[in-house]
Amino acid sequence: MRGLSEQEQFEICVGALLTQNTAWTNVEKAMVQLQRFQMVDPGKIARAPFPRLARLVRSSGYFRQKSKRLKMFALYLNRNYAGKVSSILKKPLQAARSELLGLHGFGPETADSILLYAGGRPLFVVDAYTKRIGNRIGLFKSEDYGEIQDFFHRSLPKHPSLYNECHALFVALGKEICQTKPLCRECPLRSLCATGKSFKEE
DNA sequence: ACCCAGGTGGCCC
DNA sequence: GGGCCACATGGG
Repeated sequence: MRGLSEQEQFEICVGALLTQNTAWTNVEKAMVQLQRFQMVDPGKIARAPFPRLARLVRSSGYFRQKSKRLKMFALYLNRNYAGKVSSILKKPLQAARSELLGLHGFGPETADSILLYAGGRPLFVVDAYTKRIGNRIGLFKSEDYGEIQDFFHRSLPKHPSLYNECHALFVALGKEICQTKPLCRECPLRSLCATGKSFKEE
């Protein structure tokens, strides 16, 4: 997981911000727009007017919030690290995490996603799928991000590639098995199907 | 015409 | 410190 370029690491940050509570297909359209105009760059994002940024990321939803968060992040990187996010990623883990959490628009999942995927740091990413599936299959009984993350941190070797894979599996399970197919009474995994409000305990 | 998506910040009490 | 709510587009 090393050898990611500065640009690739920043691109992961942009993707992490844009994908907040949003389908990845919508984020991809926005990423293509940004790339088309070579805007996946802290300097260019920092200089771009809001309306232009907002228009480029529009398809990812919450575009006013997200364009603002992108710009603030880019300004922060330029001001403090000459636009290099790697300067943050290479800091001691808790220092890097705290710093990201202090930025507007960076919650625990966004910060951990960036540290894991761009920085190769051993932080387990807890998302909605992880919470939902983990609770339903009895891995844990909690909605708290920190508690759930601790569960994985003490249950698994602290290997970034394993965390990466495990997270991907939760997403795949949540996304591919559930939602798109109608609930089937005979399916032993039916309690994993359907999401959020539409799920009814039997 | 719903319901939902790999969250977060700002309120309120 | 928990419980709501706005934020917004695109796909099923």
